[in-house]
Amino acid sequence: MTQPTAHRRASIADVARAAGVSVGTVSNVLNRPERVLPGTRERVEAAIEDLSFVRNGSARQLRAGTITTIGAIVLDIANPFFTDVARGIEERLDRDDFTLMVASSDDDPDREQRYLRLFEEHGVQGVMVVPATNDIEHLLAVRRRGTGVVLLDRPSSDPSISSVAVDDVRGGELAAGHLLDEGHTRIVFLNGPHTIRQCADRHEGVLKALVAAGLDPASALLEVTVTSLNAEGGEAAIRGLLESGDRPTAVFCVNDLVALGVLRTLRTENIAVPTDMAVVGYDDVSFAAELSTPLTSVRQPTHELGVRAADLLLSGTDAAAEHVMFQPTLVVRGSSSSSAT
Amino acid sequence: MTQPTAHRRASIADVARAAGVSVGTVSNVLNRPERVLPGTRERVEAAIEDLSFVRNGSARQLRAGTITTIGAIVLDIANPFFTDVARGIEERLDRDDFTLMVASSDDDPDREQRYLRLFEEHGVQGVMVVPATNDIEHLLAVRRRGTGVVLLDRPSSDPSISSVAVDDVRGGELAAGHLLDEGHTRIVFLNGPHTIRQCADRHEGVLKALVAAGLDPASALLEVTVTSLNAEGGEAAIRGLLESGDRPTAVFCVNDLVALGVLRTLRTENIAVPTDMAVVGYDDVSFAAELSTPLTSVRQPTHELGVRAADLLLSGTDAAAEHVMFQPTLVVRGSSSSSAT
DNA sequence: CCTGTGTCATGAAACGGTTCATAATGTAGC
DNA sequence: GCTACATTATGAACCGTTTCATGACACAGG
Repeated sequence: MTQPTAHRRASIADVARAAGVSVGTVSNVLNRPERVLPGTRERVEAAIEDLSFVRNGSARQLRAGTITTIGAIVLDIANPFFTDVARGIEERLDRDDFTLMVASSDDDPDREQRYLRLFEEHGVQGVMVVPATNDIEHLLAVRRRGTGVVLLDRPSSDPSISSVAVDDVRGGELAAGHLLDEGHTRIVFLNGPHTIRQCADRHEGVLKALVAAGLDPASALLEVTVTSLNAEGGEAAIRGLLESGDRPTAVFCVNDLVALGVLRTLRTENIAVPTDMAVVGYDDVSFAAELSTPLTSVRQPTHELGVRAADLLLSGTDAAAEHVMFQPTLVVRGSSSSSAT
Repeated sequence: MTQPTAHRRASIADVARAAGVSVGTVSNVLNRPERVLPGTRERVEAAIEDLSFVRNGSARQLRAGTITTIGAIVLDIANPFFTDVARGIEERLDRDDFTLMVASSDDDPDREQRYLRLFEEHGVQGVMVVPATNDIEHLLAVRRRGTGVVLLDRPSSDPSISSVAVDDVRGGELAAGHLLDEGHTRIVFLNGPHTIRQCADRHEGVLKALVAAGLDPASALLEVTVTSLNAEGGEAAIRGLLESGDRPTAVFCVNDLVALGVLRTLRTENIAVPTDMAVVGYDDVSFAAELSTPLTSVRQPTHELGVRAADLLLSGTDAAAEHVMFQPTLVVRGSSSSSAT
């Protein structure tokens, strides 16, 4: 039976000793069993079982160099948008027997750095990052050192780094354009910090739509920065707005979680949607259509986004980087238009 | 400036050579800078910068042994329940400067094994697992070999493994009891496979409620196994049911995503909720209250669950394992009771 | 009998860090 | 001037694998 040594994990040398063979042979059993005589192999396997030996991944990797893992760093692991993307990544990686580790930066550049370093130090084949800041110098450095990097949900400004993104300027334009079409002349945009590129881009799209409609952004747009990009953030922001007495007729939210917080608040405050206030979200998460007031939202091809990103990382030789840009679409529902389904 | 060697990553020896010091000194700069004379330190730091040196985590770990990372394996990374738990874990780990890596087993025991092994081989301090099967022998083995293990969302049957769970029997009982109270005499339970402990437990709870009400489970309960525990699974299951002509008056879904799929389908099929069919979910995810028919659901303290799990893992010396069991609560909303808010 | 060939097993080098006993140097006290 | 002691730097040993040149052995062919 197993004797729980409890002290030091069994090493390959222990196994070799127990089986009466050399370490090289044990290694061969582990990695190229066909090169070992069945009898010997069985003896070694018995010893492995007996000592409940587990390979030391660090040593293995130190010597062998490579590893079939890739890391992903997203802004918020609790946001369905990112987890849907992650599922796409997983699906693609599975085909090549790669494994995925996900970490969440929580919009914090320091945390992003920490995880990035962790992944790099542990020699992952590549990382996919949704950068928390506009500055991607640190990612370029990682790339230069030989680790694959793909920017997720964010166009790359650098030719050496691949990216898979959705046109956020267009997305912002679609959302704002729709609200303007619905007759609104002033829009409140609950946005995240512009250090997050997606936020900056969507803002730019909103401006474009306003200008196209002949409106002056200075008066027709109020951008409010939410503290955190989730339902709580949305709730806090809209509450602040209502308390200030500035009740807009149209609110565009940087994502559906924020929109969820807004809808929740408006309901408790008895403000009718869309008649008193129109709401548009972003991401078209799975539940958007099923909300009490079905949420108009900008849809992004999440799954496809993940698949393509993984594609780029896996096939990504040292060839030129690729930049994939998907187009978002607007899904109009009851939260912004009384004539919608 | 940096010269992109592009070939081999710089090692500590390269840095030492460039700075004209020994490898030991470089290591000291990295780990105990206060022991190095400022002048020397600066020289080394310059060399590090210049060669864009990154520590080799494998080598470091091989020698130093320990690492401040813990791994989590959940059933489905796209399920808000698990990501909310993950956030709780992260929050707690952050306090001790630990990092979290998340992987998703997708209910597949093989994938669970693969990730478990990966984590163990790389020497994480501990793993938190939501097991995909009833058999936790492999987890016991991991524990025996010295890696911390905490069962997530699942009571432990073994004294050597800590667990943090919510009483799923009670949860099932609450849900079914409520439907019976509402006057239903037959319940359809869209459940996952019983190999997942939570599913088996919730089923047991449903049985308990039926028996307590003096009903015969054989006729009063129809358990349908959904193919996947998400909205698509729920949609497929309820569609199958409707097509078979067996239209129940009450449906209990094993989680809110499944319930979302059910609600979505019922809406397109013009079946009124709760009058024609009552629906109860599980998890009380963030959007449950905001659905077109607000979803009655069994609430679990997700965040707290994660925090406690991380607590156990971090404080978890070799002392006896702890078993934390939270109690779920039922949140009644419009999807199951016309008198609800 | 000798050579050639093929199959298995061996053992030491190498991977890139950390650690620790030791050396080198400087400073203080007497 | 000598000892005692603190401060810094050194370099070799070590962590647990993989890899590869080498050896041992068996067998076939001439």
